[in-house]
Amino acid sequence: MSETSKPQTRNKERTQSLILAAATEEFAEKGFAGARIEKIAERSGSNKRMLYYYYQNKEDLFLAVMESAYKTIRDAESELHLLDLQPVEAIRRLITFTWDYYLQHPEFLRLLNTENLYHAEHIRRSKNIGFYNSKLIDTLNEILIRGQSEKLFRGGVDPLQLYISIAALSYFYLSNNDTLSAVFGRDLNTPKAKVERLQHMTDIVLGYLMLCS
Amino acid sequence: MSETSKPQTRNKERTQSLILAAATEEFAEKGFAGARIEKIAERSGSNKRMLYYYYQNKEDLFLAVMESAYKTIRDAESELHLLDLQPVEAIRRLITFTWDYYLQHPEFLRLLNTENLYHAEHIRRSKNIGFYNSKLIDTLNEILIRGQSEKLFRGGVDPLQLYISIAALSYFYLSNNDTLSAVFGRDLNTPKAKVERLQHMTDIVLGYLMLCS
Amino acid sequence: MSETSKPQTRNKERTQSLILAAATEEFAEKGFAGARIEKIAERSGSNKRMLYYYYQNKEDLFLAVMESAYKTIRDAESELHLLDLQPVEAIRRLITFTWDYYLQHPEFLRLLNTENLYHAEHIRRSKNIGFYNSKLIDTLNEILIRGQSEKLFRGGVDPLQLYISIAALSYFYLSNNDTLSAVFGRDLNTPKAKVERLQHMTDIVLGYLMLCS
Amino acid sequence: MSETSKPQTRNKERTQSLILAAATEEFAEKGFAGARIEKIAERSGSNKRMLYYYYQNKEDLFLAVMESAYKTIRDAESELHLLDLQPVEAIRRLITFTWDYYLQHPEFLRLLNTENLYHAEHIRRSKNIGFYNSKLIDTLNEILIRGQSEKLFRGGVDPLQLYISIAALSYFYLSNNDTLSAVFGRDLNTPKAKVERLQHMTDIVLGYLMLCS
DNA sequence: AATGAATGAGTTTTCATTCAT
DNA sequence: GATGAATGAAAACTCATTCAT
Repeated sequence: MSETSKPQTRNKERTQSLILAAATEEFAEKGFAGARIEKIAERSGSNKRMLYYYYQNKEDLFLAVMESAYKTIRDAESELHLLDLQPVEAIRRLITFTWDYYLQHPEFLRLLNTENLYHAEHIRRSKNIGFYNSKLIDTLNEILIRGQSEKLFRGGVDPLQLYISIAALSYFYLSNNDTLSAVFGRDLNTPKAKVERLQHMTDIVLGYLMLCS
Repeated sequence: MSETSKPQTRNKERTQSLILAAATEEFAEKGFAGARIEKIAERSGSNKRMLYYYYQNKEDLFLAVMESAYKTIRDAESELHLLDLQPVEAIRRLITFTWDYYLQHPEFLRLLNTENLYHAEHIRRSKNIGFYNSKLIDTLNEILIRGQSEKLFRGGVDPLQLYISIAALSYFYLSNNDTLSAVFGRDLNTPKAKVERLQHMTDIVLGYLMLCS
Repeated sequence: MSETSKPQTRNKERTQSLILAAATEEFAEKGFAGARIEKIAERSGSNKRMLYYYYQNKEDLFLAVMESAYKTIRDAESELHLLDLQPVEAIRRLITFTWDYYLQHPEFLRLLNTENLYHAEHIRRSKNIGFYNSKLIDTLNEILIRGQSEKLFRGGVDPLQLYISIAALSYFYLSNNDTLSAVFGRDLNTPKAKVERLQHMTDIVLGYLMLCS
Repeated sequence: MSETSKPQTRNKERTQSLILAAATEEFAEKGFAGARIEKIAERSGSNKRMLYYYYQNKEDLFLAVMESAYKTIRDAESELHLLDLQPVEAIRRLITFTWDYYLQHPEFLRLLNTENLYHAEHIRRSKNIGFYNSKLIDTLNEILIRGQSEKLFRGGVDPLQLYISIAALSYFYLSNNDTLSAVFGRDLNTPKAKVERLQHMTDIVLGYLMLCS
């Protein structure tokens, strides 16, 4: 009887992760309100009932997506080993990483965008996100101190402000790329444009941080 | 019953602008997909039928909202008279204006956010938005040239990249404020935090632009 | 003040007949339920309020359209002078007239079609339509009697049945033309096809009526 | 509560066919534009949502109704076995069948009427309707040839024209029955009137086809 | 007589969620 | 664990008709 039907592998983890991946795509593409449960079920190769089986409702599913997205970038960041680098190199590395990560994970930007529309209400409910980020700020602080003691960097820099600025410079350019391109009548999505952007961002941050010799 | 309540008075322009104002609020609060036509009608003091009478459908209404939002910031920017200021002051003024405008017009940020989710598909259809922005870039270019010829600014700065960066530094901080506050466990919405942010942004931009003396 | 506005000729009869003509087109194209008051107003060059001024509502307007359509064909039929012709010629003339009229007045067929969907509820309310048609049947009866007394036609033919058959042969072909063409995969709307149809219909009716010599 | 009432029983085919039957009734009664999705849902014992689950929208549902209606008459026609009869009897049988079928399936006439108003746009999209009909024309052609070779029928008769005429004679009388009765002031819907009509139609067709002996 | 803005009631369509198997 | 049919509530959108000018 079941020969013609789908594998139906009864594999809990696999089904769950397929749903999560499908939900990530759908929410990233359409936003929270625009995403369709039906579409997520289709994309996952599973069915609607399973979404509700593993995640209770649309909101919880979105939260799971956000947590997963944060976990992914967190894991990537933890591979940076910034403290093994010279201060200037560490900053360059952080900028480049941020830029590349956003570039390769447009869904992350779009999910954040969506979450912002909802005043971070989902993220706020999460226990997993959060605290770890202080580690990144601590690391950045250490880099700033080292740079300052080596007479390379200016003093009085708030590492959180700096981190936000570094993120901002990449995020805004990429997240608003379509809008900016339309409004300014210049394609900001070409390879050349992107190379220039990375250079510009590095110039800005280091131009600000580094003392005149 | 009073003059200020229901339109009813057969005033085309008034009805239209009440609807547009209501739509701006609703779309900014809920995003495109999350916004409700019914709610917009209520907020406007008019009724659903009128929305469709003046704007053909939800998409066109959203486009009208975007165009209106752009027109508003455009009008404000045109009052800046940046070229009447010294280069350094002009940059400060631009940063401050951008920051203040975004601060006072959170709906603008949210509308842009929404439009980004839709790959700028509405803005793209607009003939009104667009071209004027080049004027701002021209102005910024002129400021950079002046600053450079006065030996104040570094050379080789792309005015569009700079403008995007200035916008980015304010936009990201404000647009992602809730998310950032949640993730980093620090309230970035206090008056003090905002003063610090404006200072930081000015430091970054001028630190980058200005030559060491 | 009024220089820019439309003629606004304040011509009762003209406005009324423009509305009627517009309504005829719209009802014929879309049927009763599918017709749009708004569209009729546009087509008429007048405005919605006028429709309700001259005709009380959609139903009454449709009735007026039907009556007008019947009056038009009635006027045309009264020009036939069938009794001036030989019996055989009279029949030929009636067939040809019916065919040509339907061909040149597709809106008449479509209006009848629509009315049939509504079980003739509008026509039934009309006092104008109706009685005159007996005159046509009387005429046809006279033709049949003459033909019979001249040993040309068979006897015992009900003139109403015959009239219905003559109308049917044209009506069905033209009214269902699109459907028949689609279903039988043969374009029944070409000039050649139409010529053949007229010949066939004449053959059928006269083949039936005329006695073998 | 009883087995015959609400579907609910998760029976795909049953639900689908109940919806189709309900839609057939509603569309036949009210035409396409006049039909109400809500009413169809009620008549079907199901709910609006299911209509959209199985048929995507009103147009597709109507197409399904048309295809089903054609399939029904097609199935009936295929039971006629006209080629087993003598030519004259075969023609009589076809006329009688057509008449009886239209008489017993007024919804078929009304659906066709409606489709004609829409210029066959739904039928045109169908792949199922169509080709089979040529079979009927082929059969009719064979009958005509036989009749001719037996010196019973005249030659040069186009089977498609003849079929259209046979259909026309029944269709117009029944489809326009209300209108004709109103216009001519004679009830054409009585049993007696119907018997006379069938006789008249048979007389016409055979009077045309048959050679004088 | 003429105009077009305003409206309530309805109509199609969509959606997250639940239920029977 | 898995499936997809079933559903109520709500959403976008439409329409004939009326009202103020």
